[in-house]
Amino acid sequence: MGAGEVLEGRLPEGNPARLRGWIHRKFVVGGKIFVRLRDSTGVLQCVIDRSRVGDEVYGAFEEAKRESSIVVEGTVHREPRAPGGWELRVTRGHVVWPSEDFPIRGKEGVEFLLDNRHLWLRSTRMRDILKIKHTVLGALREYYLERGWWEVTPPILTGSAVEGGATLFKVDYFGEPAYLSQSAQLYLEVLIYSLERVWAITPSFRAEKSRTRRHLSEYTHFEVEAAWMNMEDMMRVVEETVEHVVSRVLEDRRRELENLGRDTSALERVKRPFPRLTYTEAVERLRSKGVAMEWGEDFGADEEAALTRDFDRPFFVTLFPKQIKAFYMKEYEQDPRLVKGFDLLAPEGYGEIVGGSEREDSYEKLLARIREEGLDPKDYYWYLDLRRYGSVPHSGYGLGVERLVMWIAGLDHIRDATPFPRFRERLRP
RNA sequence: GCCGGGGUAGCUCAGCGGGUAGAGCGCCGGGCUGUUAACCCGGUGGUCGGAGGUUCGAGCCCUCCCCCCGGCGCCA
Repeated sequence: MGAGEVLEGRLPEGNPARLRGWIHRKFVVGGKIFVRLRDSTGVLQCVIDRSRVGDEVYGAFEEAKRESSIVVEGTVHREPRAPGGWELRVTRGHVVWPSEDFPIRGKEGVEFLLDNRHLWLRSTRMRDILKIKHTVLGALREYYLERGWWEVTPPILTGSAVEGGATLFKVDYFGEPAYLSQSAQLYLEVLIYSLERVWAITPSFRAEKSRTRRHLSEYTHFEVEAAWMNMEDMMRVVEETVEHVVSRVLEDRRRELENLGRDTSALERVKRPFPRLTYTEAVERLRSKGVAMEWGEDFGADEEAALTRDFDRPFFVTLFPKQIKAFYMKEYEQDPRLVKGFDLLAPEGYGEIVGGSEREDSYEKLLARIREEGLDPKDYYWYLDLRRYGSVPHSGYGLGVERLVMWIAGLDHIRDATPFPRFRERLRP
């Protein structure tokens, strides 16, 4: 039995109930104590009347401060004066453990709340976001599970850089340098030779000293890789995945979205097919809007924001210039200046949430690209081997779970999309 | 790393032509027969981010450093 169930009216008027939780708020007026009990399901008002519970119980609750853990028993009643229209009239109860003065009341600043993250996670706001993330993760798994893909477990500790670009966290591995993974992709490419279609959910790490509302040093990476799929095939997978996740959240977490003030009509519009434009078209579109940009440059924040304003649902940008993308992306057959990569950008200014590509499956071309990037082929011997022993056309993508949650929940900063955010100067709690 | 803003009571902030600090909330005490981030009365509370310097005198001016916030680059 939870507070939320009572508020949903699942118990008839007068029904007995026993609730366990924490004191969210408390008001003492006249001979009554109004305790707002919070548990994982909601916040319910409990009325403690001295004449019903006796002096001892009344005294205990009169003393109890916010966030004390409590057990109360009583009967549920419809009550227009109570928030949510229901309350518990307490007949018995006790304080399990008292709380000291709780430092958070609701007007604190960002730094204070981050220092007290372990306590702030009790807030209804963080609880709602945690539930949405749970549903997002569940929906991602659900989509692939139902279609016969395989979940795998790539390593987090790695012996060499994966993409070569982003900054890696270095750790000591029995006296040898090692790095925290920034992507499981290359390992997933190995595993498709065994399972053909795989996915993994792992933490990824980036040591960049980023200072934006869209970056974390540690984030949850959802990555997919499949043999026999080209770029278009993989884009369809992405499209279906995102549509499925959004509709699942709308179905199961509508109350949480509303609590957070999310405009759900923006999410209702997330239906296939998602618009597609090539990198070259995107550059032209930006120029026609007066944004100065050279063909061959990557999109900056301004460019990306300008693009997302044109769409009311997520959209793809495809076929990028080779020089701005990673070495493993497959060269475009019709124009060797381009690679078969794609990004999925979320609307409403949220920007990139997915990056994917068809992978280079030719041994010679991959080796040449590794050398062009100044990487050492020896570090990639096992990755290159995949192209020597029955190479296969294949594609994959990576999705930032926190970015997806941020957009779906309508958050203004990615730090709230994860319970214990890690970024520059923030390692505790 | 760069650009901009900021660090004053437990929290959110005000203070300024340099004259050694204020409010609200919290907390403590009292009051209130149903409260809704209650209300009323009284009380408590500060090495003004750190170190130097200018000055008769510095929260306020100068120098260096530390920390936080927003943005850029990078990306998921």
